[in-house]
Amino acid sequence: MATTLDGVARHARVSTATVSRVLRGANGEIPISAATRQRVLAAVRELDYRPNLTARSLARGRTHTIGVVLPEGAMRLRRVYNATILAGISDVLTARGYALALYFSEFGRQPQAPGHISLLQDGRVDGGLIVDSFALDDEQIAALEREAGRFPCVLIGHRLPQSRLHWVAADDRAGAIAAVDHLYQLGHRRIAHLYNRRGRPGSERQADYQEALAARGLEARSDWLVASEMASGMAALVDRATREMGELWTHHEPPTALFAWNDYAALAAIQGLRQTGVVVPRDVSVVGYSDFDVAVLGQPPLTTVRTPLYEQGALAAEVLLDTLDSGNAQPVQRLLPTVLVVRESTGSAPQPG
Amino acid sequence: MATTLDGVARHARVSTATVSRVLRGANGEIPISAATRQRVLAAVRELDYRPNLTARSLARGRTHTIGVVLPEGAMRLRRVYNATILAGISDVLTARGYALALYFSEFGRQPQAPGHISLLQDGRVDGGLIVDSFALDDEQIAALEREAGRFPCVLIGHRLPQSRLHWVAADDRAGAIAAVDHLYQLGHRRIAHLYNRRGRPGSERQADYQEALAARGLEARSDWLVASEMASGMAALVDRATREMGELWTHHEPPTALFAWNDYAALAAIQGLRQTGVVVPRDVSVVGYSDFDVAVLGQPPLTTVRTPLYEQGALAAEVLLDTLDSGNAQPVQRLLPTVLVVRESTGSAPQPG
DNA sequence: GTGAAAGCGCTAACAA
DNA sequence: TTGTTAGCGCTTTCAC
Repeated sequence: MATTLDGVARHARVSTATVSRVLRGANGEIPISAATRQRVLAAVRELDYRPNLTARSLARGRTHTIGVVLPEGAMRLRRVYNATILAGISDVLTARGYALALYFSEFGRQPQAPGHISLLQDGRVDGGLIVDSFALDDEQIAALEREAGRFPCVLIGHRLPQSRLHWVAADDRAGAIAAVDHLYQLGHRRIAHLYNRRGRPGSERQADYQEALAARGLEARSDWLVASEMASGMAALVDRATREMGELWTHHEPPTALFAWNDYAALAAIQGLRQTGVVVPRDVSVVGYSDFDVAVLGQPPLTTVRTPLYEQGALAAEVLLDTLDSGNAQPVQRLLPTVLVVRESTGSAPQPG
Repeated sequence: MATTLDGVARHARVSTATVSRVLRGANGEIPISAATRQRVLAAVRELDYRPNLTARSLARGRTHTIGVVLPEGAMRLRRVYNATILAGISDVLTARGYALALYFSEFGRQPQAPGHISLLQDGRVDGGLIVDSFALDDEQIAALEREAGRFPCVLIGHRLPQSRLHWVAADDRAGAIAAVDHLYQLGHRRIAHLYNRRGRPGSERQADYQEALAARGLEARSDWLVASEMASGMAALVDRATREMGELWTHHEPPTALFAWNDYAALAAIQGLRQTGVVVPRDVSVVGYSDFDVAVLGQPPLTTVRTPLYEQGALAAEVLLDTLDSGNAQPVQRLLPTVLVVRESTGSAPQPG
């Protein structure tokens, strides 16, 4: 149907090999006579020839395509978190001439197929970028390490220092410390935490929060630990927050500050607090996490910790492509800095009494 | 390196053809003796064989991959609009066993390559889903129509009744009418509009707004038409809205209601109005568009028009795969219903005087 | 039921 | 500088 190499060769009265050479050596690398080149190029134009990339991939043994594994369930794409990482990835891939194939971790759920890995080993991609690295179990990690030479991949957002795999992540520990310190300096000593019930990112954040409290010698009371999740939608998040905040603040010794695992949770909490009659930041300070677009839309605009999501995606892609180009197997493991963004949802701790 | 069909064949002492048959006819379609099947399956398991999908694509002439074209610039992925459509697409593709390749409209910007089309004609995908159909010029549309038999694609979000291409879109005209009617019934007669300066979706919405006003016999004053765009980020959006709203409401004859082209613009406007001392919905009612997650986080929660974004993506994917399976070329053009969601940002028009 | 062989469209030695 | 020839790994007639 479509024009093939052979068609062009025939038309230009040369061999397919020559056409192939002309097409590759646009930069004068390969020795081709000017006349032939003209003839071939003319044929290409006339026939509107486009190389079949599938065939090329097979012949070259390189697909020039990168597989990106996102968390189970496509709706997760709606989370700014994933979308922003993906944006970083795709900008780099595009700039370096790679195509992007999207996978979801549930995809390969056949009995014998260990999820992520089978996805990435169907010969359709040269390497993998795993945004959903929290979902990897030990066996899968081991498999990825084993295959690292043949099939490089980079984990995103998940600190895995004990592994030999590439990974890039945000320095969330520093982020949590910055948030807690900020509150501390405003005089807050009783700091509650909204954690993500689902998914390890939330619980890692929780560990970071506890470490940050400990660093300041503050108490981490379990009744100041409140579950929160976005899985059932924003309206549910707000409802739940309203209930939780009501409970927390009728508690005999309520906190004076709240550190949330992400901006949405923080904004929902603020909605909830308002219902309870608590005013932010007069009565309680709230710090979010991520500095999503919505932070600035909050009432009041949200103090939060900006995390390098786009940058994580971009760097991971760079690392992967570099590995692919150089064959270098030295694991690259990078922690990217976070930054505290102070807006209006935090203020001095209310005087006790 | 990796096990190939040949390896399995050798191991099972059969021909590659037989292995191929066993692998395809899992459902007992193809006549294979039970013994052979067992032997082959065992070999597959032992060698941990995974078919090379690139080779399969080449041999079969079908890649089982769909290309999705998103608006130029990967950061657009962060817009819930695009992400939600993409979620709908990928759920369907996944469910039906198709892979997804992501393209951005800027990708193929070589001199001779007409953007969208060349992207989709590199033999790597079986069909195209074009989210960024507004970017298509007439020539590209003509080309897509010409190729429709060989290379089917579906446009998303863009009404194109005069074309023979498949498309699915939201019934935004009805949405605009619903929004305006809602305001009208609350007594509003002076309704301003925040439109998207960039991109045709915004200007289509603007046309819809004007039609909706006309349907009610209301005046569409040009000084009630305010530009707004998200391109430069949320903070800029809010700043700009603050300025614009200030101006609009010191105007000698300010509107009593505002219909925004999307929820973010609406929320930013509410922020701006607050700065100006205007209270929503007491002094002015605001209607957003899309019913994004943030709508419910607004202060007050936003009245808005819910649009079927996920559904558009899902339906477009269904239509495409059906076309691919059936070879049917009847153009499918579907308008999906929108629904008004009344929350707390709208109320009765203030008494004049 | 099963195998031999041609071929999908392109690339890359190796010759010439 | 160019052509010939073998593949890349899988599928699919066509014989047996």
